[in-house]
Amino acid sequence: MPKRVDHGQRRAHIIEALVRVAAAEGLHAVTMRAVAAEAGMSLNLVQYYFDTKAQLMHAALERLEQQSHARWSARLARLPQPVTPQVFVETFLAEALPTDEESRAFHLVWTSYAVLAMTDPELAAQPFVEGPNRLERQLTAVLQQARDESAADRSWDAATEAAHLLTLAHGLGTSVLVGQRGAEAATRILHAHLDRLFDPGE
Amino acid sequence: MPKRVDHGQRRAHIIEALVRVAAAEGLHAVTMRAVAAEAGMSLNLVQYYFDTKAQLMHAALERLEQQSHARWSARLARLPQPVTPQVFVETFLAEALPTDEESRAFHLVWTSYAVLAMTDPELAAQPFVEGPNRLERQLTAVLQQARDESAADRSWDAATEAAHLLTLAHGLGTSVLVGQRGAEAATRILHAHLDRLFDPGE
DNA sequence: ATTTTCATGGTACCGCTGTACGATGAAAAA
DNA sequence: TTTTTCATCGTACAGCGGTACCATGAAAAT
Repeated sequence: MPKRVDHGQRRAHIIEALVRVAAAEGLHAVTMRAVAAEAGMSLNLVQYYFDTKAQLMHAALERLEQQSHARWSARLARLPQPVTPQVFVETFLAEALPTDEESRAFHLVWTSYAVLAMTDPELAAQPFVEGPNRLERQLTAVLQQARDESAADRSWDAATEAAHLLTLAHGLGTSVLVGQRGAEAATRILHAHLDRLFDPGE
Repeated sequence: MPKRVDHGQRRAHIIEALVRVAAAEGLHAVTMRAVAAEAGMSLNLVQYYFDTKAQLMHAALERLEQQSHARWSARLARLPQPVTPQVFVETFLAEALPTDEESRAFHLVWTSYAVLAMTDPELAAQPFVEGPNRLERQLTAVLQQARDESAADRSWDAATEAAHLLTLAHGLGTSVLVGQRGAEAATRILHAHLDRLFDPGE
């Protein structure tokens, strides 16, 4: 056969190899040859499916974004219905912390890309602005809903609080990745704040 | 003259060049030659003052840490005395945000190093654990003091809150570096939370 | 039965990067 | 005055990384 192969699948395979390499040795260790070796194929094939390294890097970034959406959707679907705003927010933020190994790899590589994007305008700053902004809007909506549904007097602003929570989660995630604290400690800090938000009067 | 030159000064000059390069083009663009060019000297001299690139990188990291301490000390000294805990905390965290250009450069390079340290055990994870931990202890102490001094009933835990504030500041800093929001927006979010901490009953 | 297409393999080239080696002038030490 | 030390220079070498080029078998298409 000219082995009419599924290109999408091949590309996915390669990108997964890239992520493994990046998660284990850092994004700087991502070389065409290293990815090829990790993917168990020849250097040529990587070139064949992604003409240039820049294309590979971009494709990997896009795929990471899609995957994070997929992860979140799946997790949301697994929640017992109906989903209260509080549970929604807690799940939302739990997903933003590197708890299991897969999540750790994702966040590490994502953060590496983010740092790259800080100086490389070529590497679309788009995912790192548009993406978080979308998340922030989603979270704002749910927080607003939680506020309205509750009789309790909540003195916070939904938009400000959404930004606060997301950046807090990201900061905590970084501290976990860098080994400053465990995922459990990060979760505790996050929940201490969430409890304060949702149960104001103690 | 064998121009008995001040080695410390030369090394500082080189490291400053490194930071400029890293801040402008990313840490991956930091090459011996690039640093030499930025420092206005020959490749040989960089090698002369730092035998190996690894040594240069380590030295730069150490210097960044010292500089951040120095910046903080200077800023603290400029504050009108006596310094109330609230002002102390606000200043502390303001310093943790990339407001001016110099601060932006510092935080960008520091974050780049942090990402490196996530996978490179050789690059002491020490500064990224020990350093933040020390800051956390300092902040905890001041928060505790603020709690004790105030008659108001504050329902938060000083240690948890210190970790929360520092990671929040770091997360906000990253969002600024990546262009998601301006330094002013980050400051607003931070202060919204600080006000809530220090003026509980609205 | 040819000819073309497709997936794959091997290898070569060029540029960049870290590092090493030797040279040189000038001043301090002898 | 001779010798050694010090800062500085230029250059070279080996390795690696991205990219390009060519080959090949096997199956479609003609």
